[in-house]
Amino acid sequence: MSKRQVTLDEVAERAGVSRSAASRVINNAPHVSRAKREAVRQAIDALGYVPNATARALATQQAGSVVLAISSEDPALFADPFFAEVVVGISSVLEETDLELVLSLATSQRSRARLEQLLRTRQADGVMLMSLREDDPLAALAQQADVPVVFGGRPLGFEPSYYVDADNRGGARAATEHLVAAGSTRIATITGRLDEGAGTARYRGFQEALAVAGLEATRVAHGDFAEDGGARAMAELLDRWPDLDAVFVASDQMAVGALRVLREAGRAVPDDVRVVGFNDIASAAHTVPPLTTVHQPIQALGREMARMLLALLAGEQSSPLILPTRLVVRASA
Amino acid sequence: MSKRQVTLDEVAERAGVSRSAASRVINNAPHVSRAKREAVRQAIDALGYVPNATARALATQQAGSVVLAISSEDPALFADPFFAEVVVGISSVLEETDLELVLSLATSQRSRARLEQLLRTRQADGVMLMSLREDDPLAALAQQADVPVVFGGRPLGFEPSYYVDADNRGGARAATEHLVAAGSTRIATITGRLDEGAGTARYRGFQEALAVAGLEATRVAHGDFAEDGGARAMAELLDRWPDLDAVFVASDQMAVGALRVLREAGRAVPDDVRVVGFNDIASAAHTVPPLTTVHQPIQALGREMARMLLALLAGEQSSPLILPTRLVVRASA
DNA sequence: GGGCGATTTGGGAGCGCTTCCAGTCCGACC
DNA sequence: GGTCGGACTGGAAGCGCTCCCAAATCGCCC
Repeated sequence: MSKRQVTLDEVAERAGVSRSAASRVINNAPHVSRAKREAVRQAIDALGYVPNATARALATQQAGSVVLAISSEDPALFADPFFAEVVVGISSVLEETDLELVLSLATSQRSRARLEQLLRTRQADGVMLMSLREDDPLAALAQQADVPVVFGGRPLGFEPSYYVDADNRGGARAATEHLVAAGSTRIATITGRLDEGAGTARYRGFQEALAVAGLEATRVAHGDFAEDGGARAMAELLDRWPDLDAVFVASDQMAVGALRVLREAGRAVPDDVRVVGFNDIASAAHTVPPLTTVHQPIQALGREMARMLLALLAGEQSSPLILPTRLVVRASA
Repeated sequence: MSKRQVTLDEVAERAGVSRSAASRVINNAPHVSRAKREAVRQAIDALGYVPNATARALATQQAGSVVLAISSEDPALFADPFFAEVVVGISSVLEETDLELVLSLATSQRSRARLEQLLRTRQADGVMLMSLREDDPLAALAQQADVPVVFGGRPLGFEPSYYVDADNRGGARAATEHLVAAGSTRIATITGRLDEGAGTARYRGFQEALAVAGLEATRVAHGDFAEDGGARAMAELLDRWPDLDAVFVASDQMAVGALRVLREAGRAVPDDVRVVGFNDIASAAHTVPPLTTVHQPIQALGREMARMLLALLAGEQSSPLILPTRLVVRASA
């Protein structure tokens, strides 16, 4: 390892020009004669020169990186395939730029502190913030941050200037309307975490649809988006409202759990109980029966977050974006 | 945004000391009197000073970051929950340090080029490299890289100095032995991608176990680790060797697909056909029937990669690490 | 051939921090 | 009271790059 790195000065010297000139050709700026430009080019690949990103960052006051922060006490949250998809989306647009993606799970006290500093001191050029819980102190910091911040999903409690979200409420409404249209009248729901925007939005959509249909929205159990929580909630539902004939579940993971409990309870799906999920995860097509669910464009969410941030970095204005969701009808309802 | 950032000079001035002294207290180095140390501390939080990471990086020649690179033409590969788990593991140990995690999906030509530069020019302090395909040119670069590189999973074709891997071969052998012990004699396998280390290792383990048992390892179909591929391969298997009585599937995702095809074909699991998967993904416990599978400690894999890299950065020696896998017996075999 | 505007050129001052080094200061010891 | 070693101290030289600016050069037209 570790022969010293080639510097711009060496390139300049070899090419017989000044460092300024060499710098200009690297950033292909104007005011360099054809001849010198060529000389520098040759020197560059003769020497195998690669500009030092750190030095450049210091000189230009631009970090050359953006951070994706998932705010959560529970690191395992990230294990949800949802985030992986988002990352893929983000990465696909960042790859077209010279920006690096730094990932912060913001789990420990220490890493949260680092994130806060970062928000205040422009150690990164921009920040994408996801899955903020209600009352997360990061929210306030983000608002008056020194760097552009775009939110993924609308946080609870306030409306950030820049965010991209999926139409959770609309999707939930469509799902519930589907249940109503199919003839169900005793419709229950398993909610997600209600201290998150997506959880409440889906719950709200459910309520709206029932209100419009003139039905009661009293059959409610609360889950946490995860499979086991869904199973627990379904058991609770069955226990308290044995007459239910349909259930809107706020995530496919929970729906999988719910399906299992229903099967064990001897309720046929969709004949006795219709089930609709949310997310359209890969395995939704292969549950028994295949799960009717609300599809949301997760990669697109990531892509649009990244694009929005890029626009902000370029000094352009930008406004919140709500991505459409879409009901995918399969056998479960 | 954008009141200028507080610099060390301002801190020093306010504390009435030299910049050198201020620097020393920040890095809590020796040779600064109790009094001055205190003065600087006060100035720091009066001013809200945060050191500029870029400047520090330039001065110390240390980037303060490590990169996790997933080498792949297909960005969607990362959507496999496997990587999310690895990231969680890595992140958990990095959080205890001052290192940032930068993520490179290394998909486009452009980002691969950036990664290559990085390997040559120490723009990051270390690199973790995963899922290298056979003949990936990155491999060679990584070997003579200017920064420490630890591999996640053993790449095909050569043995890197530093890697951590799961005992894929041993796990596959155990799984297959389990099938043999249960009395199956016409045992098939669905392999993963054979241009990856994990794929071949699992295939090898399968072959070994059958050889030891004196059985033929001829019933083979090739998959790609993904669910649909598993389904296709199972169909092929059933078509060519209708007499098979067990199948070792190199990933749970594929096993889910295989289970579906078996059900559709009217084969009872485990009565007609025993099935064992690999990975122990979350949903493995909830398939019908619940899937017997090989558990591998994915988060631990990430953790150990990060630890190994940290050790290397600290100048310590380190040697390859193989994490144990473990058969989890459920109903499918 | 002289003059003028437009380009090109390279010197140099930073960006904010670390770290070497020479000098200062202090208490202790003889 | 003088010496000496050791702990402080701050000046200054970088780390590698960008970019402003004054100076030099060029081409062109009359």
